[in-house]
Amino acid sequence: MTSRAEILTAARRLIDRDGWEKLTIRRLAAELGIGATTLYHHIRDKEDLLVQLLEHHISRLQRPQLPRDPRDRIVAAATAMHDALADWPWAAEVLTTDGFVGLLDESALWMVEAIVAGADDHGCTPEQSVHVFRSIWYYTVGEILVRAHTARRLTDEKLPVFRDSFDASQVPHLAAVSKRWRALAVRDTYAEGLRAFVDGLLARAASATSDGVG
Amino acid sequence: MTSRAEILTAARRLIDRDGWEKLTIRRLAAELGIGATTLYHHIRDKEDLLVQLLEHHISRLQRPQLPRDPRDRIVAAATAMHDALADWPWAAEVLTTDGFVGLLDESALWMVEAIVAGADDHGCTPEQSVHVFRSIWYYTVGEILVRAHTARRLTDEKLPVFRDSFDASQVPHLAAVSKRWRALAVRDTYAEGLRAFVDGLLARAASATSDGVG
DNA sequence: ACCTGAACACCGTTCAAGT
DNA sequence: ACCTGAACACCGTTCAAGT
Repeated sequence: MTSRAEILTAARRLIDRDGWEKLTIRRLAAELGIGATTLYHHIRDKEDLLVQLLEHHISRLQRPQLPRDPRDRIVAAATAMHDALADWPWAAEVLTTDGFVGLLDESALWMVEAIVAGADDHGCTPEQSVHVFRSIWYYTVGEILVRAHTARRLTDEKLPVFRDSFDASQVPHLAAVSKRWRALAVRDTYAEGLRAFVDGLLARAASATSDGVG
Repeated sequence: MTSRAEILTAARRLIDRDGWEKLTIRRLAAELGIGATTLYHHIRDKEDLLVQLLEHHISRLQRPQLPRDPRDRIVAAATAMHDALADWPWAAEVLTTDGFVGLLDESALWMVEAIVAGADDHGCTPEQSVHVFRSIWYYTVGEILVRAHTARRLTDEKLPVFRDSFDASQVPHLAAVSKRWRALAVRDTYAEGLRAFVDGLLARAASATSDGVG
């Protein structure tokens, strides 16, 4: 008899040991010592497994104390969301869907709620608040996916990482930074970009509202 | 004898007819009327095929007239980048790597150049300009991937699209917008978010520079 | 109920052999 | 040179059959 808990634990073990790419139905079944086909009595399909795994991961996250200031609260919640997913880049792939919010249970929704609430409290209309959340979500998911894929590319022995010379007559500004690009691209600037984005989103929302637009 | 041009044309035909998921080495070979193994005399591997396909796609894009104002130029170039990839969401998956710039030839680099140049002209330091580009890139790639996956989820008959009721005691702000969320999430707000982001990035860069920080 | 092997319909890629 | 079938090492999923 195989339980839900056993399956999720084995899946985590498999990911931690062999990497996310190696989590397949067949390998997971082998890890559990059962036939691949037996697994289908406990999960609907592979996506169902991934959603359950993600839900389990997020549910054990401790909820941080959020700042009172709406802007800071948005930043803090977005950062928590980012950090939760940064360790689990495959989760970001699962979540690349606007409907992801509907897939998660309440234990994960507080992050979405905090961002929408922060925008509301700052004076955004409901439309604007949803827009604030979606924009931040796009930025966050993009950052995680790009960084995860880059890390894989750098650790793989596949060589063509980055051409670091450019035709100065065609792309002068790129040519000027080309030698430093690699070092700069490796820096973690998520938080910096996030703050800039939140500033811009809230400023635009405020001016749109005062203009009577929106 | 099979030429590079024939292969790329057949690949495009396959994607247009059957969808991006159906582009496999074996199907492409069949489309060309050759053995799967023969294809490996013309391409290094599947990734090589995808990069060539993407390069070909971007190279036939017409380069728009870019505004003189640095801020507007950044927005215009980012929008061009977005539009070029929005039609080809699979390309965004190929490009989810910080090193992607090094994979592309000069025919595609003008978009990157225009953004970096716009930031430079606005008074950003090289560090800040690279940061501006990377931030915009994360947002753009995130938006494209989320929307592409959402579209697939909506057209698929797989039902669990979005739970549109929330526990008002747990997530009151989400509960308040839940009925309108779906309609709002479907709206194309890329340009709106982009403008807010560029505003925020340039404002932060300016204040960091005047503070002597950065 | 719970589990199974065999099978279906695929993948990307390699290799030794053919013309 | 250019192309090939067969094979390797996999996938997710279904189905009829077993205990």
